[in-house]
Amino acid sequence: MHPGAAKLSNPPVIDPRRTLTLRDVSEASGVSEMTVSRVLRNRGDVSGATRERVLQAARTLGYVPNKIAGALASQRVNLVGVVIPSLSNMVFPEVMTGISEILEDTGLQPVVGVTNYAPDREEAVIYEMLSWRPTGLIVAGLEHSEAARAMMAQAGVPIVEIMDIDGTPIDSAVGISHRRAGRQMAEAIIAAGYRRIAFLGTHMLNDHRAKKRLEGFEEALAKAGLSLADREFYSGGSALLKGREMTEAVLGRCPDVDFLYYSNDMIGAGGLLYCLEKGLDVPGKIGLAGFNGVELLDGLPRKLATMDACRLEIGRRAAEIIAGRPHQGIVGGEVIELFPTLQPGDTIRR
Amino acid sequence: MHPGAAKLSNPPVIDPRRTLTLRDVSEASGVSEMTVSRVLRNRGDVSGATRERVLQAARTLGYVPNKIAGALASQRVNLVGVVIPSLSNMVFPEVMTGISEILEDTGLQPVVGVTNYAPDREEAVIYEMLSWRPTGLIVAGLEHSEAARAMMAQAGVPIVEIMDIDGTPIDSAVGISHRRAGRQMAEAIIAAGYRRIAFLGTHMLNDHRAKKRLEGFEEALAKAGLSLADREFYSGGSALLKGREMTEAVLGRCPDVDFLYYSNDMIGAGGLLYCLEKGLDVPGKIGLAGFNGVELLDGLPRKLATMDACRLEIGRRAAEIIAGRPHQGIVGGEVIELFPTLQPGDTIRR
DNA sequence: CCAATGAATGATAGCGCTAACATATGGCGT
DNA sequence: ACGCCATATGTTAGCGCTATCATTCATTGG
Repeated sequence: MHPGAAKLSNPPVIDPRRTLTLRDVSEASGVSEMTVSRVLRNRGDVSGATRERVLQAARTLGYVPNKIAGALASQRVNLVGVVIPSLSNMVFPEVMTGISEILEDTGLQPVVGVTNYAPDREEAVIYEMLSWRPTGLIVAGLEHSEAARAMMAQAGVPIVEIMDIDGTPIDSAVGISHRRAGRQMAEAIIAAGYRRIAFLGTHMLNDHRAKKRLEGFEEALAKAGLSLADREFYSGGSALLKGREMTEAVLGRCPDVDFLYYSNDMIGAGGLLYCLEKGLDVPGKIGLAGFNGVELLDGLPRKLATMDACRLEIGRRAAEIIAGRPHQGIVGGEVIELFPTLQPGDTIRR
Repeated sequence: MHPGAAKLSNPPVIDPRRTLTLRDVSEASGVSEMTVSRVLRNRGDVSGATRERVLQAARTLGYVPNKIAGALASQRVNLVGVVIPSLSNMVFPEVMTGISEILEDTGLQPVVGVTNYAPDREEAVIYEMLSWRPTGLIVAGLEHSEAARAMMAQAGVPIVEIMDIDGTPIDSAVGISHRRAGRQMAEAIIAAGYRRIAFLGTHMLNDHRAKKRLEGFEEALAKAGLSLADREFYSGGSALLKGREMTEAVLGRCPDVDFLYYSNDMIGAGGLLYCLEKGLDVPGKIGLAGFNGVELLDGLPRKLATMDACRLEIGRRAAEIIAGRPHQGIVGGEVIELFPTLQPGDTIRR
């Protein structure tokens, strides 16, 4: 075939439904693709007249730039991956709020991936995220599969592990010490004079943070010569309802316990409602405490003792690290510890 | 410069931190890039031995494919955009669950964008989503800015508007009729003999679905010769607490109301707790109802009357439309109406 | 008047991958 | 031996943008 001979298999029919490209805008406005690109990105010098003409053309055509091509060409992707275990318990949505808040005026966009507390899901989600070459990655927790750790370490972008700092981060970390949080809560409970203390929480195969809190909690009990009077676990279902059921079970088994420590506020709230209904003397005869500091508690008949997990702040700080990194080059290794405050509420004697 | 002369400005230094490409794997395993590509995508015929060698090389290098380049070349993007107003009220996370469930075994990945009920945010998020050329887009609601509608109509991919069907969809829609839901609830309340009915809900500038429910509700009241005895609105803050406060306000203003209709379960739950604390006779002297059918209600002292919004099913159906579309070509225009069921619970007389 | 300047625009060459086609290789029947 | 086919692998040409450098053209000062 001689040069210039058209390939006939694919005639240049103008498909009206074909998605538009820069070239379409360029032709419609009579300038080069490059100029259109410049206008659409507000980059470089373009005369006011040309700019208007191009914008007008883009608008009438309904052109939406193809970021895939743009990202490939510029080697810049305005995405930040956020990998979290779940969206259904109020804690991560609040972290997301903190992240979005900071990213909003940086041109970066968070992209969420959910792992359901499954390590292999997490690995898959991280792989998927990294394959889009994001500007940075925010991942909940410090525990990951070997492969996941390797991928993140290799990725060449800032990685921020959030929520927890009891462990060794790959790059940066923002969080609280759950072990310490558990310890602190135990100390407060003991100081208030409670002695027969039960724990109620999730099955913690993969909820490392809940596990660490419990460890810290038991550690502090041990130091005071105490140990858990009872423990009860659940998984799935309505947390509020589970809290009730578990509380009933514990109180049935050990009528003499004088404190119930819940691994999260939701089941704690269920337990609180149960105790109040049964007419138990809270916090006189029996005390209760949860963890997280969720907003919901404000509407309860009595304020559950809890510990704020600094979720909003964690999100903010993590986002700041990612947004700030380009300026500072590859520094890495930042670890930010936040300190949750104990909110005694009305369910611990004072 | 004669052909073949090397450009000296960018010498081929091997940067160890440079992110890997197919070529690296190809060189490490001694086959062409194409073969590596085939192995990594499980596409085409590759001998077992080669496959192993390639996988081995990829694994040791820690290679993560670049989907940006892949997507540009193949014109296929395994992403489904999901645009929702908020993550913080339990309803959208459940929709997400339904979506993920279906997409899980299709190789498609949901990507979430949050609009905070702001139309201009929504427009921006939709633009951003479409610029990644996703396989499809799921958007909450039928009300969008003119520009947003135009973009979606132009996009050339399946668009599914969810939650609501009272209006004209751009392409497909999956949801319930909120107007009808409001009407039905009003009818049930009237049938139970309540007459002095108050409404408590969000400020609904941009919550079109809540507004439609209220419209349907008032419509049915009017048909029975009734009208709202009182109304109270809120925005922001802890919904449970707001529910309490609003209930107190309404009962203070109109002590003789005999029914409280809440625009969502969370404030309804707050109201219920308030009424129970005050020792009001529920549902004898005063009835209550919410909307959504959230799981939380199961743990309350009494079951709040509500209406399930079919959130899980909406997510599933929407995802199915997107996942199924490639097979059916461009058919479009599917509208799936789901029918919420009234759950009278313990807060409506029977 | 002309070189030097700067603003505005254009031409060219990829980014890292995959579709589509081209080519090698080996087994088989005849 | 030959051709034929299937299987396995390689080559080529983009995908739609942007970085980079080149070019054009009006201005300016000497």
